Amino acid sequence: MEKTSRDPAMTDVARLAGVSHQTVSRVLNNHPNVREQTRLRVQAAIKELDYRPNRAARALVTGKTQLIGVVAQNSTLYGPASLLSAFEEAAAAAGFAVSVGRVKVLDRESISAAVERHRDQRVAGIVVIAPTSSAADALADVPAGVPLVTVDGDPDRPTPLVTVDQAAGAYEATRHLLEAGHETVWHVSGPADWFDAAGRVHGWRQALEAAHAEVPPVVTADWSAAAGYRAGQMLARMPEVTAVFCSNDHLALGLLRAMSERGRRVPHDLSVVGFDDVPEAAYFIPPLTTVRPDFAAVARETLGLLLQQVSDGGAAAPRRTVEPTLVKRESVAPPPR
Amino acid sequence: MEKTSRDPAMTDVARLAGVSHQTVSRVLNNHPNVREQTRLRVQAAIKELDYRPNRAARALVTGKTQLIGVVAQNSTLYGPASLLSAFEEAAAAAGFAVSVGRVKVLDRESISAAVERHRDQRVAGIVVIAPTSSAADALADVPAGVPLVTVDGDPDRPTPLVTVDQAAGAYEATRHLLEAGHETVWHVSGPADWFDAAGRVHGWRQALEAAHAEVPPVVTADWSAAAGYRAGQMLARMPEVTAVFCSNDHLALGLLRAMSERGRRVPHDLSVVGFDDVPEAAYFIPPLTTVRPDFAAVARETLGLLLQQVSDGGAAAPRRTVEPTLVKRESVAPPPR
DNA sequence: ACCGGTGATGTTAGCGATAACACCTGGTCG
DNA sequence: CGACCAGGTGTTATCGCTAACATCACCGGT
Repeated sequence: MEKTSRDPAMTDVARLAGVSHQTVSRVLNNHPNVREQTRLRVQAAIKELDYRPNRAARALVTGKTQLIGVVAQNSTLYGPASLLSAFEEAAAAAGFAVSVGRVKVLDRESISAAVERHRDQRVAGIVVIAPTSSAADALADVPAGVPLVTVDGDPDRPTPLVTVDQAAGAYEATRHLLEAGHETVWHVSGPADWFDAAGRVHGWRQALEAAHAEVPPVVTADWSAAAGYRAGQMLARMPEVTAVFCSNDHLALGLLRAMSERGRRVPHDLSVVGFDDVPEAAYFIPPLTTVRPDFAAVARETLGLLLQQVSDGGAAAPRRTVEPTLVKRESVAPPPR
Repeated sequence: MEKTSRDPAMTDVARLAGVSHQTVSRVLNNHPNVREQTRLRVQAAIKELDYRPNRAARALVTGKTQLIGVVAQNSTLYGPASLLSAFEEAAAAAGFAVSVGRVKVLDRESISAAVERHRDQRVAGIVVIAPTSSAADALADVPAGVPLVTVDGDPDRPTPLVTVDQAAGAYEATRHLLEAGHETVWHVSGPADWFDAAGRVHGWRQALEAAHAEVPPVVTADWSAAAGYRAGQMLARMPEVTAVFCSNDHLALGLLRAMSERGRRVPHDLSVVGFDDVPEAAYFIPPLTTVRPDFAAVARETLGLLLQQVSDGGAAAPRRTVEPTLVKRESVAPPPR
């Protein structure tokens, strides 16, 4: 009866190759002082046994793991999901595994708990997607010395941070509408406590002010299509509203439906621009002009900043900003005369 | 100068509490034979030092980690993203961390590589979201003895599997359209090599046959709104098409736009049902009737099956099916007379 | 009063890797 | 020609934990 023998260990490889386990270790870690012939023998033995180093043992002695912890909200919002996906890919390419700690609500307590879970696992570094101030507050609980990068966090906080340039995207979206001939542009914003939303409001306002256009009141919503629908029901009633910049594509979707119900044709009667460029935005009715953030770039920058901290041992608090691009489709036209 | 002293270890706690490190270990693992007073002393010391056990050391000696590896496609499709999110939450509740190995394409090679990366990390178990046959094929490369659960995989394969009952959902959707008075129901399917798509085709066909309705040819697409749009452009040309069941909500979105462009009003001229119930489906034009899978339930079942294997050491190949529900909105009406 | 059982604890031996050092061999140099 | 250096290799200690066994005090039964 074949007993399930344990996985081969370094000594097994050493025995087969006729060397000491330390030499096997040297081969594995690409130390220079190994004779070529020995290296080949060891590698052959590794292959023959299908040996794989025990990460736990390595982590124990080195005190480091090859794990990166990510704290993200438990949401299926397109933006966060894309970001996470891109980050996992980038990390895998760099030889790191990613452990995700989802959090139901972005309050300080939940986030701190998630960070602690990651610290328990001795992750090499932590990425926190902290798009609200409550989330950003939680970062104060993270002891110094833990490599940490914040994504979409508070621009005014001195932690290493990577963000999409929300204001620039919003500015461009708004200017695009103004250039189409609209006197001003209304804005349906995401939740006020999200930095993303705040940045977009800021860019929108700047564009209006730069053009000496009137700044209408901000319509504050959340990120959902439902909220966009409600905002749309209101805005549809106001004939002077001819252009709306929505803080994300789902808001825009809800708004489009409200307009459709009330008989206001987009873009003939009213122009709309969104933010995110969700994959189906090109199939809204009409196809949505929107701002596309480069999530892959954000992921790359984040990983870079984190690994830099891991090796340098911390140091300064650099900041990286990724520029989004405007994708023009069919939801923008000159205002009705 | 304060040297950054290393993290406290079990012996530090032991010293502070005046016991041996083994007693600390017993307290940590809830062994019964510890005097209450001792337990309290140890717990106080743990708290005072902010001691946290070293998982690597524990994993080294027990040979087990508290990590679950998930292999999923690098996609931001709503279904997979929701599932993943729900699974992470469930795993965290059970004290497991989740390491996600994203894969760009669902071919055998990529999946096997992702599985190997997880095995390198000595994960306690692996979940593979394997919605295509190429993905399911890769499971053959996973050695027996590795706890493994497949999600959305091949129903005909003898591996532990959790799936949504695609056929039942599709059946219900189709019957709903028939009951509204349509003579038959057309179907825009997802990619043919996806089990989800195949199951939905199956349920759709069953419902038609049970009602002795004509079975029109399947319109095969992928999961994108773009494909739904193309399918819609074709179907809109055929006056006899009065009801369409789309294999997911994004296909339905694209189809709705094509209908809108061609002047076919939904639901007055043509009824549509989708699948997935993405959060914004209620804000399509018109609000979409669709089938909602319970991803949280799938996640729970998956975790349960996996943990059972981890403790039982494998054994049989059970199978769990989760029933979806039909969500009725405004995209279905009786056919035009 | 003696003995075995039981509960509470301590001691020792690994788990599988890396780090530090010791040990050989040769070749080079004074 | 012996000392020294450096490259290649082996030996030993160690990381922080758990498992297994050893120990000790104390209990009740006969």
